[in-house]
Amino acid sequence: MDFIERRSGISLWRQIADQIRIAISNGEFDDSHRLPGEVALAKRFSVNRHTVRSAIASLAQEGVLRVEQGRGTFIERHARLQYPIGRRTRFSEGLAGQTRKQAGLLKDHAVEKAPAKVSRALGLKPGSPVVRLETVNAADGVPVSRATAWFPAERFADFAERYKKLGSVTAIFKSYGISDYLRVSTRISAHHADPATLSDLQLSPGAIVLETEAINAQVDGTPIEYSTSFFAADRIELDIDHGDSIR
Amino acid sequence: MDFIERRSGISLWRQIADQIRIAISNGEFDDSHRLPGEVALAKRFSVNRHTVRSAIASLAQEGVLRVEQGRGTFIERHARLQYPIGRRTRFSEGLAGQTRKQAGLLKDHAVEKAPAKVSRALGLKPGSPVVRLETVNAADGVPVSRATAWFPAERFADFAERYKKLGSVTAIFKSYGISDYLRVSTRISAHHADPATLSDLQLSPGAIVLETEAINAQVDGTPIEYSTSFFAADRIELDIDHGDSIR
DNA sequence: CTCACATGTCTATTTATCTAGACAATTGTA
DNA sequence: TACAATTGTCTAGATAAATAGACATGTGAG
Repeated sequence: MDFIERRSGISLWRQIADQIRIAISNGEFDDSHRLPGEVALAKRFSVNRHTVRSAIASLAQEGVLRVEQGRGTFIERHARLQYPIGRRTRFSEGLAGQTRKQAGLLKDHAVEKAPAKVSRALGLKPGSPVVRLETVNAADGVPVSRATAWFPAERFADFAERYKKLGSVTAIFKSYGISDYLRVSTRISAHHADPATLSDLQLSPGAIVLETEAINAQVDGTPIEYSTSFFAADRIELDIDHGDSIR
Repeated sequence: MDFIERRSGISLWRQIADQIRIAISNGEFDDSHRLPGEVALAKRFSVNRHTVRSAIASLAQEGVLRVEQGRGTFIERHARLQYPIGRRTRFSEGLAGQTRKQAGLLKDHAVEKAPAKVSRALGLKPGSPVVRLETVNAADGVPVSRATAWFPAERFADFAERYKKLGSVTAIFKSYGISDYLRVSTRISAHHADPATLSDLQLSPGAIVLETEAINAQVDGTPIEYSTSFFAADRIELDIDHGDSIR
């Protein structure tokens, strides 16, 4: 018997939906790919059958479950995509082999004075000009992440124009004569998505995002990119590569 | 003006609390350490003043805000702790310098047959005996993470007994003659906490956890530990170290 | 075909959340 | 002291979520 809490600000159907999602990703119903009946679930969570139906309806809407009258409720989508993060993280290669199609959409760009965080990360004087790029990335038509990236404007003035042509950060760096670069640091946190991210990633309120804050640098250590990304936590997980060299 | 969504399964006061929390961690009110008045916030979120009051009450309960009648509402706790993850990740050293006191509590332990996931990660035959350790870790009295760790029972039969005496995984490995070990891989995901984690970490329903799945190995590559940890996402963030060697 | 069991739909009622407004209590300042 | 701005506490009503029960509809097995 699982327990849910009342008056917590999260509706019962939502708590139940969350727990069913967790149970699925724990492989709880794997043998049959079939959920217990509505009556059984209602008993398990100690709620009315209609409340369970609301939870199931929302998971079906998300594409996690598929409901068939007379037959039952079945698990439709199971695993998250894996997004690798290591010293040579490149978005374009990240999801290779896991999806058929991926697309990066440039939502906005501008040249502006660097916010404090950005100038610090890039080792610039406060207020130096930087190029800001806002992108949304999708895999098989489903948006999985939203990113804001900053580059020193002095060196990369027409970054946005080249992005429209080349469509990949790695390719652009190459066009600037930078054949290799490394991930210096990554900071990861998780929280509820803000309204802008909700809409970009087509999520519903209360959805969870993984936020990464990353710095990329040339092999000589000069920082060339600072970025923050938001990943839809129910669609993707991060896979950290600690390298295989023994130093 | 921020927007919140109705009929989403998340009560309005809860959505507002989440957004205030995000705004705080974005440094939005940093100059003054003071939140806008209840009337201003109600206008900003397009809700009734009482709804904002509910949100503030819950954040005050959590210790994020402090309310003073006649004066205003102030930011009490600001930053998350940072938990570093790298090739030499050790829990006991992780929060050094950020907290006054930390404690690891052994909740449960047993010797049992390895689940499929575990035997695969440790490179054992399916069903081999393993030692399982359940711990809850707190910083300054606030629980921040819950971990389940598995070790090959053949080599580390009395791991749990030694834990009670030594209190640190690193020290135990040393007592077995293993002076150094490395993090091989880390997988990170985020989701709502399950009921057991809610209670261990003293969280309320709908709380978010960062889950890490990690493998540690000796320097020769032999896996010696597989563990899954749950971090309270509003209390901690993960800081990935990609190493400083150029390989 | 018949039955058991599954999901779908409807009505009614109770409980929780949100809104609305009035006024009290506290604080800092002119 | 008087005042403006803040949070605290009531009451009442509207809206949304959850419960309860009855019955319809679809599926598969015997």
